[in-house]
Amino acid sequence: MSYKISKATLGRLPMYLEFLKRQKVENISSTQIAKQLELGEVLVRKDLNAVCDQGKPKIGYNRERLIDSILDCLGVERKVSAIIAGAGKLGTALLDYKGFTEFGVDIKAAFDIDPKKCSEHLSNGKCIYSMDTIEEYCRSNDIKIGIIAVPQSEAQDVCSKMIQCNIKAIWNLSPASLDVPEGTLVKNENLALSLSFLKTCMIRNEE
Amino acid sequence: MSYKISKATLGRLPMYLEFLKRQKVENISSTQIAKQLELGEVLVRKDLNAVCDQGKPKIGYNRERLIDSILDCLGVERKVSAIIAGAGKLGTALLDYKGFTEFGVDIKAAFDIDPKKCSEHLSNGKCIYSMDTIEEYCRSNDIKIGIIAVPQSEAQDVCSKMIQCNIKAIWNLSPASLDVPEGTLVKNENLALSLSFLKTCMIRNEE
DNA sequence: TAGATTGTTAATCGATTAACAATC
DNA sequence: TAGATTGTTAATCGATTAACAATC
Repeated sequence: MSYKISKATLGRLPMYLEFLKRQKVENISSTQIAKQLELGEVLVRKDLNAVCDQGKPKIGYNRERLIDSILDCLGVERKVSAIIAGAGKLGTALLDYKGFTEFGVDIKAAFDIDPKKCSEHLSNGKCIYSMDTIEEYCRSNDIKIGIIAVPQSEAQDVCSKMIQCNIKAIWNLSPASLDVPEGTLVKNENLALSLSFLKTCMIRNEE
Repeated sequence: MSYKISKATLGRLPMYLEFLKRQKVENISSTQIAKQLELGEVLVRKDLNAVCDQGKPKIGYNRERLIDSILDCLGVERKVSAIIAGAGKLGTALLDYKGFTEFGVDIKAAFDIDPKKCSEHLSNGKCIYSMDTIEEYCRSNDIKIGIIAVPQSEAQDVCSKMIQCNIKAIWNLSPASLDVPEGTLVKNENLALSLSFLKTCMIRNEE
C-alpha cells in the first residue's frame, strides 16, 4: 500500500491530521484545507493523493477515510516504546508530557546517573531509574526509540549504549553530534540552534 | 556586507562554528571540514564563500577569521532579550538552560498565571513573574523574542499579547498554529510532531 | 613544475507551482 | 450543460553535486 511518500509530504501529514480531526463535515475539499493551512492547493492535492484513494470532483475527500489513511501512513496505530536518558529538567519535562501517545509513542521511563533523582515517581506514574540499568531495561521492554537528554559530554556514551541494546532510532536533544552505525536513525533537536536561527532571521529581517 | 545568504546555508553556520571552535590549527581546508561534518566539500566551500572572504589554495581558510565571519553573519555579538510565557516543566527547563547565551540570546524571565509558581527564583537568579505583568515587562525591557510554552488552548492569546508589546519573533513550543500579522516571525517547534516523525521514519525504514 | 586546494559554471535532484484536461 | 473540484503533465525554483579551470 503506502509506498514511497516523500519526506516533505510525510512531514505535513500531522498538520492535515490535526486539522481534519477538528472539522465536523463529512467531505472536505483540498481547496478548503489549503486555505486554512496556508498551503498551495495543488500541494495539498498531491499530498493527499500520495496517501489515500481518490477524492471526488465537486465533493472532495471523505473526512473519516482521509483521517484513517493518514493515521495508517504515519503508523500511529503501531505503538512504539521509548526511554529517556537524562532526567534533568528537559528530560523530566518530556517524561511528563502527554502529547506523545497520540502519535503512538509511549515514553516508558527515564534514566539518570544521579542517585538522588532515581526512584522518583512522577505524577503520571512514570519512574526514573539508575543509568546502570538502562541496557537491561531496554532489552526486556522492547524499547525502539532512545531519547538523549544528557549533557553534551555524555551524549556519545549514552548513544553507544542505546545502540548496543537494539535501539533503532535516536532523538538527540543534546548539542552533541553523534556517531552511529548505518541503519540507525538519528534526529537532532538542538534547541539552542533552533532559537539562534530564529534570532538570526529576525536580525536579518529588520534590515 | 553579509547580504543574501540562503536559509540552508544560514542553518549550517552554527555547525561550522562549533566545529571550528574545537580545532587547534591556524588554517583549515574545506575538505577537512566536509569530511568531519559529513557534508559535500563543494557545499562547504559554497557556504564559506557566502560568508567570508576568500580562502587560499593549498592552505585553506584562516580559522580565526572564519569564526569571526560566521559570528558576524549569525549576529551573535548582537545581544537580544527574550522571555518565556508559561513556567511549566518545559518553560522552566528553558529558563534554566545556559546554552542560549552563546548565540547571543538572553532569556530574562518567565511568566505564568499560576501564582504559586511566581516569584520563584531559579538557580541562575532568573525569576518567574505573574502573567499579568508580561506586557509591561516586555515594553520596559526591550524584549524582542517571545517563547511560547503554555498549553495549546492559551497559545494564541499569549501570542497576541506578545505582538502587542512589540515582540518581533516568536518561538512556539506549543502544538497550536498561530495567527500573526505580516512581519512577525514564527518558528514552530512542535516536539510531539518531531518525535512522531522520527517514529514514522523508523517504521518505514524497517520494511 | 606538480599537487593541493580554491572558486565557478553547468547538471542534477527534489519539491513546489502553473496550466490544463478529466470528471462528477 | 455549467461549475466545482479533481488529477496530471510541464515549468519553475532552490539547493546540492559534478566537472573543471584557476591559483598558490
